[in-house]
Amino acid sequence: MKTSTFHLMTTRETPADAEIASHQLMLRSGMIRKLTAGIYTWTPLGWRVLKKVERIVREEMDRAGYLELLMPAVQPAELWKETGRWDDFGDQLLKINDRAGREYVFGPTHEEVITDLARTELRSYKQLPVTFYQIQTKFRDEIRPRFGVMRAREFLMKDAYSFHIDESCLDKTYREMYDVYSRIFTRAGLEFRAVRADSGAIGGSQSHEFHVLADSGEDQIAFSTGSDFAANVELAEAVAPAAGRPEPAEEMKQMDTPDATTIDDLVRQFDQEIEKTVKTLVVEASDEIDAAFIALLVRGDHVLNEFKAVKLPQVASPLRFAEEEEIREVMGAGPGSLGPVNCPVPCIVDRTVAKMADFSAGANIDGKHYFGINWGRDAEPGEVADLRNVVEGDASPDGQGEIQLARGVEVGHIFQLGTKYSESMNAVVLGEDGRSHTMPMGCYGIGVSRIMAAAIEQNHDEHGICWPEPLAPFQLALLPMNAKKSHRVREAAESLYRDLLEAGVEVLLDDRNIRPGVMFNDMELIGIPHRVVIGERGLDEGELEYRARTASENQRIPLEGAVEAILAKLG
RNA sequence: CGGGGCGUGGCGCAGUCUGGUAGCGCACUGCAAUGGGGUUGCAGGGGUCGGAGGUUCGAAUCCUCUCGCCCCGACCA
Repeated sequence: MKTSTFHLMTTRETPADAEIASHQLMLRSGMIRKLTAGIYTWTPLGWRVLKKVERIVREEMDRAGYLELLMPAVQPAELWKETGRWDDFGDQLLKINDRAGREYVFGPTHEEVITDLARTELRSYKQLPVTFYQIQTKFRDEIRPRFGVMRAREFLMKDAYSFHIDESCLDKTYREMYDVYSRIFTRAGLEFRAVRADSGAIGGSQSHEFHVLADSGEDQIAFSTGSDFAANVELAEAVAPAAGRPEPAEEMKQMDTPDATTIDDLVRQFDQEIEKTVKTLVVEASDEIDAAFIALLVRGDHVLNEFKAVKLPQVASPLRFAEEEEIREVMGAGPGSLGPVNCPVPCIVDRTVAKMADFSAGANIDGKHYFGINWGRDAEPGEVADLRNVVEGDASPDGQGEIQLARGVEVGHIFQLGTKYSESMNAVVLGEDGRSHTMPMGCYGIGVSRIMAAAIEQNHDEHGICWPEPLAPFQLALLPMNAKKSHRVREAAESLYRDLLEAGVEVLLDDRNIRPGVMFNDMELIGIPHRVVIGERGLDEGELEYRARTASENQRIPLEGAVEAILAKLG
């Protein structure tokens, strides 16, 4: 390809509404153009990259024996009413009407369509297991599309669905898919973690999210330095400190703390270590216990995990924090002066709190705190539970290594659906036993367009994108210096260009009549991994200059046998 | 959905408070010089100011309505 005939449209200025690196660079390099909120055109340059991602996904899916098909983007409402998702899916579901007023949805996902196909096509256990997949445009009417194609409304997704005779058959495909996904992201050159996700309401189901590690990620994940443990922060278990509770060293004393209503105040005004403070949160209790409210205690620097709290049988669902008046009524003091000593409502303490000694907390008297509190002697811990978010440095729940936190971009999700859809849509096959079996299903998604954004988040510098080789729009940029004036350069470039094409290299020859600096900047912006410069100077020496996108130094390669030398660089 | 902000050539912005008939940078076109990291000079083309209505002799500017876009927000003892 030559730049003179390839529509290359880079801009120097960053569009005002692009917040994160990938969005800015995709716009500046001219890979996408926004049509309207959350909806983008893929330009020839961007489309080349997207196709690379697509190809990796497709090759690995095919290799695993999964079957590609293509389902309609527009689907009849009846199917969605059948599973109840016409109402349940929420406002993200784009509903449309045809000329006769019939209702349709633009598919945000395809469980209904594939299950409809399966119930008519699949009759016997002998046809199972089977996995279908497609790579297709989806539409989800996001509340707040942002970050370009990272959270777009229209996006390209690979979705796969598997059908099984029983759970163990599903489990086998699920595990296999886990490996396929790992291969896909590895091949794409991405640093990622497979994260155990919430199994949700569907009992016994398994679910993993695949996250590309990037600071701009919308999800925070916790992973171990010593094992492959990884989980969403909301779900990661916070284990108790290994060490036992220290013996009391201080007497408990009541202190006047009129101006301390937050942990921060307490730490600052009384020179307390934050690790020696406890905060008390009052939430509504469930019917399980004989009290209207219940107190949850976490260490001053820890954060209550609401997912964990609401799972406790004593806590009302949904979680509701007590209002200030309610707190005064039951506790006898306002928020900011609460603690476990003489606590009038039941307490549940976090595992870490249970192992604390000589700590401070509110006295349940306005303007007063107790310092030097010890469990057993001054207050009863009551029930101990995991109440908090994990923090860096916590022991990994599997006992191997420490917890580290990172932000991630969710690029894949695999899920054991069970019979949720097959049951409501009556997708059954005859088993070996001659009876009908409702097919357990799995579903597996990959955000194809999102991978592209995630890859840029992970691979860029101040000059632009540094594509992982397998995703780059071109492998090599061929840059002739001052070709307009120098026919030697022009001819050498043309001839090398033809030879490289012949050798199967995806090469972009910059034959625009522009300054070298512009060429360099453009090629770096769009992130071509390798570049070769041809100039009068080099030709005099019988040499070309080579440089990798991420390198800072040029290398010389002899003109003689240049194609072979370049091929060796491309790896 | 709630709060805030913004819509002026393709992009980034100024002009709006204090109405007088639209400007800058980048990009684009032509010519010339330059020719190894976004070079320079000269000459050009392109917008009626998101839309509708109103006030006024006169509206990008004031008023009303409307559409679109962007940002923030669901850990508080």
